[in-house]
Amino acid sequence: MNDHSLFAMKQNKNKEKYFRIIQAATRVFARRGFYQAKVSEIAREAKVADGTIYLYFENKDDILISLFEEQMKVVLQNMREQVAGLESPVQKLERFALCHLRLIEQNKDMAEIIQVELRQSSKFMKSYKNEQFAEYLDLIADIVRAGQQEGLFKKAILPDLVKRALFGALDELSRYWVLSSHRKYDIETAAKQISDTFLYGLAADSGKISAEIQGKRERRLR
Amino acid sequence: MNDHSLFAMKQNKNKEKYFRIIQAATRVFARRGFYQAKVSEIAREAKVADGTIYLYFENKDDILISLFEEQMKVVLQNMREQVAGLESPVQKLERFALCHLRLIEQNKDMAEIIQVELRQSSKFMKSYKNEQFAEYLDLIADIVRAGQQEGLFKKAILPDLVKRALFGALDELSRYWVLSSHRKYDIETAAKQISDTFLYGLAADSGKISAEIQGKRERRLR
Amino acid sequence: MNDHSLFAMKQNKNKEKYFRIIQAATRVFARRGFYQAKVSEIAREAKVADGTIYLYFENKDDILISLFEEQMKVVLQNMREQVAGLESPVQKLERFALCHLRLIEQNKDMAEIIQVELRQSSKFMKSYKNEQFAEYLDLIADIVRAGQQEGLFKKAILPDLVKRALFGALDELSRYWVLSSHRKYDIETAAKQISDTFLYGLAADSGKISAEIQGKRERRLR
Amino acid sequence: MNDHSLFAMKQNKNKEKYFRIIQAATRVFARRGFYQAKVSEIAREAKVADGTIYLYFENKDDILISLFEEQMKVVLQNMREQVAGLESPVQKLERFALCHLRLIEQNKDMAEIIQVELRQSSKFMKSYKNEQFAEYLDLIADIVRAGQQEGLFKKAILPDLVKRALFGALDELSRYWVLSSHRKYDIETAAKQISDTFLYGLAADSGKISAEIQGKRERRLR
DNA sequence: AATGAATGAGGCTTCATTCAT
DNA sequence: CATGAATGAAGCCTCATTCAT
Repeated sequence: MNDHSLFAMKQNKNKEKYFRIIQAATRVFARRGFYQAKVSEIAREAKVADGTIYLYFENKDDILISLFEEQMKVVLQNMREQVAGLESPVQKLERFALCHLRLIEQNKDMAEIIQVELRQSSKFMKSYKNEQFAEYLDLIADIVRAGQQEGLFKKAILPDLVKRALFGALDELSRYWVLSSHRKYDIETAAKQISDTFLYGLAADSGKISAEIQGKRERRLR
Repeated sequence: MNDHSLFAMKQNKNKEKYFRIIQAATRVFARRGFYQAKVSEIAREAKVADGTIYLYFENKDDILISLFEEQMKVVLQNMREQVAGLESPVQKLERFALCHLRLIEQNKDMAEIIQVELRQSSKFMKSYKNEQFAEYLDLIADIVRAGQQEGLFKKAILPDLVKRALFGALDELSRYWVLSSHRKYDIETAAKQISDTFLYGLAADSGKISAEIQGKRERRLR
Repeated sequence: MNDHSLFAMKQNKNKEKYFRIIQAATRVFARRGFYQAKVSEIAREAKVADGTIYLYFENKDDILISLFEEQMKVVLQNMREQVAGLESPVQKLERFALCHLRLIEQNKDMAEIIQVELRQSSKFMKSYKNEQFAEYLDLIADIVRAGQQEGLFKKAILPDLVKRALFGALDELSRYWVLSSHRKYDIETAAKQISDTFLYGLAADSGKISAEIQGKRERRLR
Repeated sequence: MNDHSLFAMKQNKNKEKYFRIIQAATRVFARRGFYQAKVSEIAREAKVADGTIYLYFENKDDILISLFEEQMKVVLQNMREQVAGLESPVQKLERFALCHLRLIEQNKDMAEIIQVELRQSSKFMKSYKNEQFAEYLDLIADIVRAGQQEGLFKKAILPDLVKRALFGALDELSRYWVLSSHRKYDIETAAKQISDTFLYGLAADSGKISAEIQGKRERRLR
């Protein structure tokens, strides 16, 4: 075994512990909130000693930041792949809404942190710019721009405004789910209603959009 | 001066101090966030002694809760009045969007708290149910229902879903403004784009909605 | 009404309020203990304003000291009268034991304070010497000395030691009663056993003491 | 060094620190009284950080309770051994009185706490039952019962009453010593007078008791 | 690298005391 | 004299972080 592989092994071992702490922190932050969460509780949940946390993270803030980065990396990558395979901006936007809500559903802890602590964090960590999140939002803006270029969406609509509006709409909806731990309507219905509302809302020509939306269904059924 | 007026004066004085603390807390919570805010800082900002806070509030949590209640009371009342004078659900929804964003603009500290701490609060104050906020959201749901009954909005759309989606869209937008303290587009544009998007999105018949939207403009110009 | 009578009236009014506070403090100190008792609670119980307390007492410590002084004054006076009418030291000692326990019984709050706070007080109020209490103890020492002079009690016994021993015996017994709020034996039995034990214990000649003890009974029956 | 000895060493270290805090608390509580004592002062006296206290004790109350438990454990054990070696109840009672006073003498801080704070404690720690102390008192009751069975003490005397009376007598005496920090008579004299008083007081036949008391002296001189 | 006992700064809260009315 | 709202000093306790092992 050469030095490199030794290093690699150590890295693996480290990475494994690093992620174990991230996972634990996700659960604890979701359960208690950032300020109520104790480092020692994260340590216990990760089955490491308190001090070990500080071999992998600068401080408590750094755990939260790293957690965002790591989780958003996966989320972003996943959403990119989901959207990449589709042609029409209409389908892409529909897919985005559905995937986002599903993601929240499957990853409630992370969702809760994004919704609750992400906001806190931008206050207490003034220096921290959540670039992953910005890129996530820009996925929407890119879809809108593409739709505008194809003449599907109104030119006058500001993509940077829509990206926040759509994200906000989805986020508020899921916030309600996450915190109330029950819901009146299922994910597919919610995603459909939200994306339809935005699609018709953005539509340059509602008939064309309607056809696109229907078209997708038909293609899917075929 | 009779007993009653003496009592009234004292009450006024008390109320005045109570609101001075609320105001101070609003600024401090907005500046630091709930957990970073120190009670002594609120006291200093309100120009009272630390102990005085506890003559008006149970504890730090209670300051936050009272702050919500008081501010939401005003916000809710104001929005009800704004919306009450209008006939068409279309106009109401437009007004709601515009007023909400203006409110945020004029009351950044409160907005920041609603957006950041309101979410925290539902975690750390498990028992606290923000009824005022629920009523605020229901203003939107009521508008949507009215629109559906008039045949303006699609019957299939769920008002309880839309209320969250619209609020979320507006909130996320203003969050960006509040936190970044600058913006690319003005309030009127943002409100118009959001409300138009939702109105066309909800429209049973886009032509009729279009007419309503135009109609309002015309009435306003007259 | 001349100045003097006005003064007298004021003094009366004052005295009345002064004692009302003393009474209230007795109840509150007994209920909570000195440190747990709040001045505002005493004020409430005395139906005066918090600030009024400080028109009659220097500070919280002073309330406790005054309370001792006033209550001990009564207790001391009462016990002096009880003992004065009796001839034999034997009877006097018996009477002392019985009266002390009855006093405790009828005045549980005061008893609790004497037993619990009196001890505290000698610590935190280093300067305070409880002279009334010393005189109370000396009632016993005087009885013992008289008994020694009459040849009833052993000359070798130290009166200053016995006074503490007897008081301690009675006090510990009543402490148990006061704190446990129930007892296995009645006051008369307890007083009799304690005084008998001490009388026989002090006796120069147990026969003579026995006769004295019996004698008293007979005189009483006559 | 194997795991076990490492563990043992750590335990020793911990135990050592635990007792260092107990010792420090004993001094500080004796000096200031429970309520005047500051946790930080105990920490300083124990040469640990403030927070360290809370690794070994729940809170300030728990320090006092633990202190009682630990010290009474030793006192009780010691007194049991002292009394166990003796045959006659007379000697046992004499020994109890002497040992108790010597114990107080050698352990003034602890004595002060028992006398002052033990009483407080039964108020502020309603739930806490000082079982060790009850057992300590029962040592006396057991001696009295034994004496009654041997026909030395009057059958009519209630052991549960005597145990409190004797303890009270000794305690009040030593309280005076502890608080006044000087005394008119030495421990042996005091112990002798108290125990003699109680022994003659309890005696079924004063001659027999007298012989017992003398007998012990003679045996001791032999 | 891992541990977890120890640290100690700092905040929320209480409450005796004051003083303007 | 009486009031009671206001004061602000002070202490218990928490918990992020360190460091000797």
